[in-house]
Amino acid sequence: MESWPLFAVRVSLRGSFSMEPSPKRMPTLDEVAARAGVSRTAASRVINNAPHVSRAKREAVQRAVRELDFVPNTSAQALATRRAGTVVLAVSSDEPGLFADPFFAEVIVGVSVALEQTDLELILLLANTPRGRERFERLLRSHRADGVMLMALRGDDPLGRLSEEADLPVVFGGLPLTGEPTWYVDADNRGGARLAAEHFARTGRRRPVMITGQVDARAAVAREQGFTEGLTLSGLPLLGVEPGQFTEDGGAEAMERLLRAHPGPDAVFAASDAMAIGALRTLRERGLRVPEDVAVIGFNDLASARHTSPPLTTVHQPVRALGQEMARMLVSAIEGHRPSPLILPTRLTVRESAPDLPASA
Amino acid sequence: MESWPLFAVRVSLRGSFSMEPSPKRMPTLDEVAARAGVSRTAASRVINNAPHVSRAKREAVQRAVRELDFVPNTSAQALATRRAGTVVLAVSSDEPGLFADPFFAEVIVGVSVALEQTDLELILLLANTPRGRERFERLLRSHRADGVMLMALRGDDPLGRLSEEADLPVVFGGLPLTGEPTWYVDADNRGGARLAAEHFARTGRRRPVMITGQVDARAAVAREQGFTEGLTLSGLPLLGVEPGQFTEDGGAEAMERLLRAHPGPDAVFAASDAMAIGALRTLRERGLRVPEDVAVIGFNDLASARHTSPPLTTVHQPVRALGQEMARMLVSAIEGHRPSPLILPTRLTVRESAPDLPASA
DNA sequence: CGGGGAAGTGGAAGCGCTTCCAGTTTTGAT
DNA sequence: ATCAAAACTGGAAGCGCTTCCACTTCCCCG
Repeated sequence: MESWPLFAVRVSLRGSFSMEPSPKRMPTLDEVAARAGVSRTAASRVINNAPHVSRAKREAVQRAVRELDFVPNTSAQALATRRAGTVVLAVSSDEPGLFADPFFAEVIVGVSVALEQTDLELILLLANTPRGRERFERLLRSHRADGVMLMALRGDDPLGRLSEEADLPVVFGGLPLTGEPTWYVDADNRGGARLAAEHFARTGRRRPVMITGQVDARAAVAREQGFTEGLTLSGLPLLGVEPGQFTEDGGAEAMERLLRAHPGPDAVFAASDAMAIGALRTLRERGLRVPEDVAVIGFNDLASARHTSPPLTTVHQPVRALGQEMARMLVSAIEGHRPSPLILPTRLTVRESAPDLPASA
Repeated sequence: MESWPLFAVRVSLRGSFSMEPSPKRMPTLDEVAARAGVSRTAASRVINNAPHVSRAKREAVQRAVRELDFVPNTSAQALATRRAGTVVLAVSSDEPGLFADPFFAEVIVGVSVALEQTDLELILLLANTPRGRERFERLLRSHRADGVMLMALRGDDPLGRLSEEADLPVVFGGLPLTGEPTWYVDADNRGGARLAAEHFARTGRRRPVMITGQVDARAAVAREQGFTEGLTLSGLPLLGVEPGQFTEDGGAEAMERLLRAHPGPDAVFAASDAMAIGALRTLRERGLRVPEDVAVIGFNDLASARHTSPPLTTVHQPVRALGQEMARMLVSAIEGHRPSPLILPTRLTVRESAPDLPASA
């Protein structure tokens, strides 16, 4: 540490030195070609598995590649082919802490699984700050990525428009509030919510309420619609609705408001598991028993739903598959195909918070 | 859809056509230079904010850039500068579902926040399959990234060695099991665990047990060491230790084993919040009251710890800061500096699962 | 008013790979 | 044998940007 100042001076004079672009240079395709005794063209063909190379040369090149431990320089390939070899997953959301929802982790896992089959890398961009959006825009226009996946768009998020203007395939994860993009994959939010309503009706609940998400999130709207629809078909009224952030605290607060405004509900449907967990907390604090007094249904069915007390009945959504399909769809679009949008099925996972047969009354 | 087959044929004959590399070509630096009436060299200097350009020319170029809406082609820049403009965050773990731990989400947020100040993009790689590792290795050698962050290495994970062999700066998030890398940032696991032990001692607990992580995870080892150390210093015995997966179920199972093997513990320290939550579940199922019969302390202090019942006392670790510091350290290393490793402080967050004064006895 | 260093300028040589194109060689069927 | 079609080959021209280098011009101070 003694020498640090001196060192710093050296650095500032000459810029970095320890990391001058690349100390240990990697072999180039030319060297591979030379070693194999073929033209660079032939070598290129071999590493790209292209035709028009004799068996002998192909093998010679392969040997050279192995011996030199050659790996093509991605930047050069990108420049020559005009393909970056990457796709970006942009998550846009103002709600702080939203990204912490395991939902995203699961989507990311799905996306990764799908990309693993390709040679595309995943660029992750959290575009929830002005600076982040700016970077996103630049990213789109700089040929750094070959396609875009967009998640959690809310309201009139400009990311949607930006992406469509860019000359890149864009896949939406979940429909945006308005309009219908060319490519998207979504879960059957409406159908799932309807299942929740039907479950309540079937198990004798008569005074249902709902905790919905922000009104500018399409998924929240769809879930509310589906729930209302389901109730109507069953001849039940919707006692009350309260919006909240898609978080535990958001759910807890909405539940409090609901109890205050609409006393005596016997069933609550929350637009996400996190919110349902928040609701459970509030109910417990108010001395209400679940499911005896109030049945609770959530949405998502991630791991945590299994571990609440009581375990949460919830609308299952194939989150990982959502990620996989988004990636697959994007890859397909990048390859020039025209995949069709996809709506993934949802189903009800019944656990104790809203059991199949009414628990007591 | 009628024409699809025909379409498919066309595609297969000529490859894709709708996406031929880039339909709407972006302006190039040459065009900017031409428009501004300067040499390409000058234009390049301007967009890179380099000196040796007169004020007049600089402005002319800036105007041209604006008018043409020019954004430099990253691939070309990368090739010319030998810098990819990206860093990779590789998460390696066999434990399925581990990535769903909000811990990673939080680290990612931290990393993103730090990178937002730079113009580096984040490549996320889940390298938990053989294929994933292969891709990681390739990534390292293909000049696709300028640096690497590694998380959750376990045992003799080859990712560590691979990374060090690569000619790239590598920052470890959490120390690997063996050896001490040049660059890492870790939390003070040992000190934090010690705090937990001291808290138990101070609040009159006499029969503590611990749920540790897999023995090949350095963090788990450090936490066990610290806990044992703290107990010893307080003159307390460690009744029992059981390892488990770093998940809720892992914690629940370990707790069951502990109760079976060492009846009557009055305090349990879990190596992670998820495990602690699992332990709470088991305790509840066994009819044990928390904190009256058994006090529970976890590790991490993520959002969920606030919402358990009872709320979880836990060792707080600045997870987001960990991510930020990893990214900062990596950037610094990429710039040719030699940042020092960092150990971030931990502290105890006291909540009801292990209150400050013994609840009853 | 002269001289030397700083600032400005642009031509040209790459960075490492793909691919078009103009041959050259093989193949396979007469 | 004979010749067109099919399969190979490799030179050369980029992909779009950075940067070295050789000059030219400007500015400041003694």
